[in-house]
Amino acid sequence: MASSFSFDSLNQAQREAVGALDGPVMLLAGAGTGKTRTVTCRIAHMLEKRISPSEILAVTFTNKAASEMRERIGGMVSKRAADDMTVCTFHSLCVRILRGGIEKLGYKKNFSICSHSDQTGMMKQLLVRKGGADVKVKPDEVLSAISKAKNKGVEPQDMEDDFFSTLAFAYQNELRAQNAVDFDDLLLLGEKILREHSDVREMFRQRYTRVTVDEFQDTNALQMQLLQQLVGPPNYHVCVVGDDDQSIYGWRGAEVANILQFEKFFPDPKIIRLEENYRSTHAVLHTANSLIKHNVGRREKILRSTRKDGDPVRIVAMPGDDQEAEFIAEEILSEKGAIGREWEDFAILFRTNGQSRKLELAFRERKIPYRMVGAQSFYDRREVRDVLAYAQLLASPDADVPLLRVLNAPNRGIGQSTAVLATDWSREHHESVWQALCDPEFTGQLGPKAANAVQEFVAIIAGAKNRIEIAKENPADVLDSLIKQIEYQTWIERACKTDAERQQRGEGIFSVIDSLRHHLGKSPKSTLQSFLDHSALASEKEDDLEKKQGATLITLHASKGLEFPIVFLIGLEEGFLPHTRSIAEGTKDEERRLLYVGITRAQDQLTMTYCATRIKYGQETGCQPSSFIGELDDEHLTHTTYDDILGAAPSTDELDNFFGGLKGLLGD
DNA sequence: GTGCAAATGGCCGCC
DNA sequence: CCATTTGCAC
Repeated sequence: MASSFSFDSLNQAQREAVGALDGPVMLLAGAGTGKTRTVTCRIAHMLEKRISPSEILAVTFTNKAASEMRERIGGMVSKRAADDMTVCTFHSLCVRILRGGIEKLGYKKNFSICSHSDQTGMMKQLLVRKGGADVKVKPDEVLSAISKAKNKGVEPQDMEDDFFSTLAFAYQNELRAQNAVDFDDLLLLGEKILREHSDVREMFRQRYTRVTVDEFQDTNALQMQLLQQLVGPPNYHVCVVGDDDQSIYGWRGAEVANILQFEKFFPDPKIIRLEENYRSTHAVLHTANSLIKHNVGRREKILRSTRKDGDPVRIVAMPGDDQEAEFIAEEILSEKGAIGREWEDFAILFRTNGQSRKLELAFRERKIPYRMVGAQSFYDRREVRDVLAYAQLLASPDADVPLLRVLNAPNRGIGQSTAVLATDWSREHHESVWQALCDPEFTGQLGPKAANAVQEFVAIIAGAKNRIEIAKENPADVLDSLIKQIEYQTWIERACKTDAERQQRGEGIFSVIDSLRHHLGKSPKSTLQSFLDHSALASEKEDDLEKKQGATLITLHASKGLEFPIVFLIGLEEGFLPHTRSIAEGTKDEERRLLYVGITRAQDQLTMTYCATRIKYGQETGCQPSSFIGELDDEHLTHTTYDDILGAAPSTDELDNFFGGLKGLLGD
């Protein structure tokens, strides 16, 4: 097997990692230490040692990371070998496992996967049904509690809060009734099937003799259990790669303990640290190191820069968020002119999505092109969810959530009261809502107008379904003509305010149908069902993101794994970073790591800003600088203000008070 | 059952 | 400040 890596191009620690193919290995890879390169070389090395590509499993955190890793490997070994490997997320791995044998756990083979919006829709209904009209808990709050419980192996009846317990129980029943699973069930059931059925387990253990897990700091307890089922005696050829200092998904159940106590799960591992950083200047790294050392209970790593000092890291005080946005926009304009940078060299990082608005305005005013990464996910867009819901109905009309979603979209005279009647009927008769709509006994009790509308709806869906299942027409064509037949686009466009919005909706509709067609064309094994699986697990349409040009606006969370020559990190204020809620929840350490992730994104220049005031709910509110600022070592730091840099001199009382406060903060 | 205006309440992060 | 929900006329 020809591969194009050589040990000479790697440093000592990387060489060690690439060479250590056997037994449990934990690779502690600090930010910018050539992690991806090391992992791909290690896999290329496996092929060189005549390990078959089909035995290799690499698990990543996102689908995007999976396709990137496959691409990187493909560039190093043959494309063919890269295609023969399994590179996927834990969730899609579980889908594979479950599509193979979920009947063993009492589900029907054609189970559907609830997307986040499906879950929310279901929980909203349950809240009304179980708690009445004026419950104050939010669906997401309950869902997150249920998710945490599932991850810890807590059964619904054992949950602490009685109301949540009732809801969890009802939620699980609802899923079962619809033959559906949520994201957590994928892991839960995947692990269960491996644990309880030794034949399945052995099959997978023989299939995958070499397992690599990337972004290991983001794995949760359930994923660890799954990994333990997957990697068993006698070999334990598992390699986990991660950085506990970059663990920022605790709120989603990620267990830093998986890294901190790795030895507990896989005995006697080889632990290798990558600490040589090729990305950032010494100034940036020194600042990052000085921050992260304030966290306790970490696997200590000191990142060493291979680069010169570079420019000092700047901390700039701003009077308000308007000035913050303008300052950054102006800096980008002048920097780009002065040192010949591309727009893509700049990134602005923030804690919450809401902080990007002011920046967008300032950028648009100055005609600075920008791309927003991960803000509104493609699959969160209304028209996309609607069209996907129709696609779900074509696969299985018994799925209640998508059915109720599009029952009256576009309006066809089936309003809320009819929907409630249908739902009640379905529950009484232990049938799906679809079956209720098909039942003449049910439609008989409706008014003639509603009954008519329901029958028409049933006929349209059933007709389209037949075209796929009996006439064997291409599902993409059927979906396309279904959407045209019901004049969905006309309906959605009617509610649009601007032409741009109209166009975006149209593109969204087209895009779903087009990617379905593309998906079906990929291989004979691709079906409508596998398309829906993929859509439920994907969060972003895979292609278009990289193609967008311009400066990058991105949340700190989404920035992990990326790097930019010039980084602006905004809103370093108490309440934002650390976020108020994290202080209440006692997870300030994670906020510190979040800032650490942000700082280590910068290659050449880093500027951090904070504001004295900020507009909140349309009201101006005062802010305090983040307590993290005081933790940074001053050696490569400069503190300036908006006025210093712009050469202006106005100074209000408010500002004086503000800086007085800052001095006190830095003093201790 | 639909469409509008007024009222409400919400800003963490996302596979 | 904004998006979504609610209350009301038709």
